[in-house]
Amino acid sequence: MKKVTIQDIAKELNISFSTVARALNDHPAISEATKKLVREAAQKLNYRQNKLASSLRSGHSYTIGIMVPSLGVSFFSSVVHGIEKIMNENGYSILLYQSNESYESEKKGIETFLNSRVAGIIASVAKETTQYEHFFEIQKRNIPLLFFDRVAEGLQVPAVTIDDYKGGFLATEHLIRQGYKRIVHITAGQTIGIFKERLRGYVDALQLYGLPVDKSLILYGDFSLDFGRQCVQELYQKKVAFDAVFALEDFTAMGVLQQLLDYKVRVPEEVGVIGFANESFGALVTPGLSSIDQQTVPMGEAAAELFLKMLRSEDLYNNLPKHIVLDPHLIVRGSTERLASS
Amino acid sequence: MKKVTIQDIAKELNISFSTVARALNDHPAISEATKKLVREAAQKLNYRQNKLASSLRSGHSYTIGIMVPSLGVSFFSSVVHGIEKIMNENGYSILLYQSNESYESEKKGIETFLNSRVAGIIASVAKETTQYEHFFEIQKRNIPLLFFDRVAEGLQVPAVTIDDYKGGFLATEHLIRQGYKRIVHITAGQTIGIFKERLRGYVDALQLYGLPVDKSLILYGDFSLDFGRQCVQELYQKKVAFDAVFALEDFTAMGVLQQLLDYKVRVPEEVGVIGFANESFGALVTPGLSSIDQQTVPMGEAAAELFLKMLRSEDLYNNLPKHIVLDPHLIVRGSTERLASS
DNA sequence: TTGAAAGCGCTAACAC
DNA sequence: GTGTTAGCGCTTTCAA
Repeated sequence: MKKVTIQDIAKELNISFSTVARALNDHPAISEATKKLVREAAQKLNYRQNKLASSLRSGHSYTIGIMVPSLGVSFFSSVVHGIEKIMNENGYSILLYQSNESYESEKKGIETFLNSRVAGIIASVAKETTQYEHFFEIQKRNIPLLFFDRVAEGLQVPAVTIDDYKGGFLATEHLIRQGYKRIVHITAGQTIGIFKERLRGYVDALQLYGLPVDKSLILYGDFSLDFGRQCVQELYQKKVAFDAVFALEDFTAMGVLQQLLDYKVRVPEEVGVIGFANESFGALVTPGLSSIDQQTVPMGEAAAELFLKMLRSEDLYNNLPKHIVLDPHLIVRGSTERLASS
Repeated sequence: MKKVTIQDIAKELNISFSTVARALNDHPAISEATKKLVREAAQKLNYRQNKLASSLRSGHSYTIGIMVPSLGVSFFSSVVHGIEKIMNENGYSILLYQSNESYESEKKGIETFLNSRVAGIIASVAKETTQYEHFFEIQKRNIPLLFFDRVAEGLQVPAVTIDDYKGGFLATEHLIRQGYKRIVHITAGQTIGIFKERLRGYVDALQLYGLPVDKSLILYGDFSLDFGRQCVQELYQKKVAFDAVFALEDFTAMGVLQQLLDYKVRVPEEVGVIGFANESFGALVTPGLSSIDQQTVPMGEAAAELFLKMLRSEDLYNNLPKHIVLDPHLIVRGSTERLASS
């Protein structure tokens, strides 16, 4: 199939190709008659506009880059699902890139976005990333940049997150109200801001309720099912007394839960367990895993809406970056429910 | 920040811009000395190649379009995860589009892909779609097209799917070998081909092992957790005797499992339950839910690998379309394991 | 080993 | 209303 261009349509109709271009773009100065003719000819010849050419010439690509750690994580695929939907409805295409938590990969992806002349970039930062020049360069080029969930600290960039502090607070408060007193918190290395915030919420809740903050109950490390199991094993080895665990995210919490059950510890009677993220499995396991819901769909929508505003705003620089903070929701299930009401 | 082009680099070094272009593309005819100079100048000026221009000129976009029903479904996001990874490693960018199961939306997305001059398209067809001209047009333009999981019937297009017949057979055979005799199969209305195949596998396994095919044990309807519960309720109401359930997918199986446990039926001792899809929660629930793994990661990888071959092949037309059928894997967990070995 | 020049398909300023 | 013209930033002959 020969490539059809506006020149071919022009030849067909014996008019100039710029008239064709204008007709196809519904330019007001073109008569309805010619527009109709052009559209029919385009249809007949099976013409498709070349976005590469029009973007190159006009400087508008109507494409945005989305960078996430991994689509294999339901939280991210769910947010991308929401973003794609709204951006599409507004005429934008999505270039997708997964960092797989790697800094190098993230850098490469941002570079590809820049080379592709995207109209803007929405990103959630990789676990490994501690330097942010690649994000800074986006700003230098005056390209709209928006973070969701995982934010690069120190950069003045609009973002949509949930209130992780509040989430940490809610989870801990719930455990306290259920009568748990020695509450372990599993958290990751402190490079990722959201985990720091959850920790801060944990500490503040303890203090507000007059419980001591015991450093031996705060476990730093990683997050994964295995790490959760490992933490419980260590606590038992070191004979640390505890009666509840608040894990930074659900898979880790699930590991904790499994290891406790393996040790024949009764959950929630002896030990309570709560996670973070409200992954779908939490409702299906036994006992149900209490968690903090991260509002993935509202987050995707809020991110897309805010981003559209950024794309439309003339002076990105002068508009101070907005930070939308969504409220996390406490989800109580069997793993922490040992009192009739919380 | 002013846009930097190869012209700027050329001016900086007092050489022609075509030499710069060649140097940046590592053209063999350029001396190492100039290459080095050019690369340094590019770095210094913060040059970024304009992919729009190079793609327009060269006719190669190194971008592929991926069309899926929804990233909100873990099966699809998981496959996209795999495809993106491999295509990225091979230097391709991903344009992503969700049909949200709508025919119109799918058509629009394919059009966008065509306008963006993608090098190829990987798609899984929307539930609503029954006409396939938009896919046919991709082929007319000699652009590589590949389906995964959901195939447009009647088109000669390479595809990657799993063997759903075999999956149904494996699940049923496993139950039989575990000594279950009256095996219920829950299936959906027979419009979707994959469910028909699973049913066929179920029937054939029964017959091969000399068990009767009892119509009262085949339940037609829908798929969801609630539907699974409903099925069990009905079976009890109608006093249908059964000792195992093979559900068309995991959420339905989970509903069955929950309802059985609510009825104080012992699983797997009294009744065995197996699902299909191997959703992540299956390993986390108690008892673990046996299932048929759909090989999402291999499917993504196989799709990407086959697609790369298509992209490289000179004569798409003459190479007969391949159909890769992946083997489903039986995953045995607590919900069906009542004998020491299967 | 490098330079000159054409042109990918389109948009948009400037004519008339 | 429509045509003419000049590029957008690159790749790729053809020459030297």
